[in-house]
Amino acid sequence: MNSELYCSPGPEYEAGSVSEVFQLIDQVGKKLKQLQRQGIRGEDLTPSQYYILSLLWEEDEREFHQLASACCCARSTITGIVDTLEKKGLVTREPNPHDRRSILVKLTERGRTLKDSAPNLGKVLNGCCTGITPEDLRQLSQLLKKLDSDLSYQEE
Amino acid sequence: MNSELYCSPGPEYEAGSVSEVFQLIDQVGKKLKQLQRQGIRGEDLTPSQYYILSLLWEEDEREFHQLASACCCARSTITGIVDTLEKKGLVTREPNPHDRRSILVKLTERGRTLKDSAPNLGKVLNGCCTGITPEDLRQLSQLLKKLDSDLSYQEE
DNA sequence: TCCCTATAATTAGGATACGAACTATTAGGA
DNA sequence: TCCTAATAGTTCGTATCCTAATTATAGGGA
Repeated sequence: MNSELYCSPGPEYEAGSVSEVFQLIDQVGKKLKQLQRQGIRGEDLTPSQYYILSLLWEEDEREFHQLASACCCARSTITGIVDTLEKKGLVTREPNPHDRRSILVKLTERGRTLKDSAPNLGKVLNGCCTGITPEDLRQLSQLLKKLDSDLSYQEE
Repeated sequence: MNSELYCSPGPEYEAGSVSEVFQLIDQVGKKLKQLQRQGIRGEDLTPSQYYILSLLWEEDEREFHQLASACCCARSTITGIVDTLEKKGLVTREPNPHDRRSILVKLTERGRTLKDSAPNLGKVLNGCCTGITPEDLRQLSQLLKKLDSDLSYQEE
């Protein structure tokens, strides 16, 4: 990898501790995001921008708080990303007829057709992980969901 | 949770795909970082700063590229974090006697003693995850390491 | 020795990412 | 109805985070 990112084992976390898992999650997350970056290199898109677009490709005209929730980030973060996408002419802001506080993010024609020319990041990522079995991935997914729901418990 | 961060299910990724796992990793990672933030609230420290400090508490006088590697981020990122820690009087930059290109990051007295007063983030995180079993965490850790080594394969 | 390459840290510039404060609008209760 | 609280999005300030380019030093080969 010709990038700046090299990872080495972190500190001596207790095996099976949440800290150890978090450390791994952080590390693996950064590596996967890096692969995404390489996968869309030359597209003038970042992983976050791509992710917002892919949400809109799936279902257009979403509210900001929907996007924020799907991205699991603050609404102010979405404001910035949508600003950029709007400057690039890929989305527009439309008033929400049902709620005057709300604004809908809508794909432009260019944003819509981009779906066909943009690389399929899902396939790119899958192609990068050949050493891990589908069964492992299913287990991983299951365990992560369990941890996630455990964490959602804290959110009140 | 009184924060801005709310998460909802993302797009329709194929079950057991790398994309689905990445989406979960991203989401869980953000939630865990959020818990860290809350755990050190009032300490005038961010998770990243805390992480660098904890590396130094474990072994003092590290080179930048060591820290970058342990954090799995670019060296330029470490420059910024160390800048902040230096402004706060917690670390200093020392020349490396063995390599004049290199600089050692060293704890100040205040940085060293902070270890005793700072909250133990490991315990905080563990205390937040009561619904998941140690066995689950061990499995999770194992699978993440597997995925990680799979990704390291790409890095040449 | 000289040169070429690799490495260490920094800088600059741009894109996330957060919390807090703010405006506008909506919803719910007295 | 009126008032208060909640919600939607924005703005501001700060901290991460990356890439690319830069400076300085180290190392290896002709």
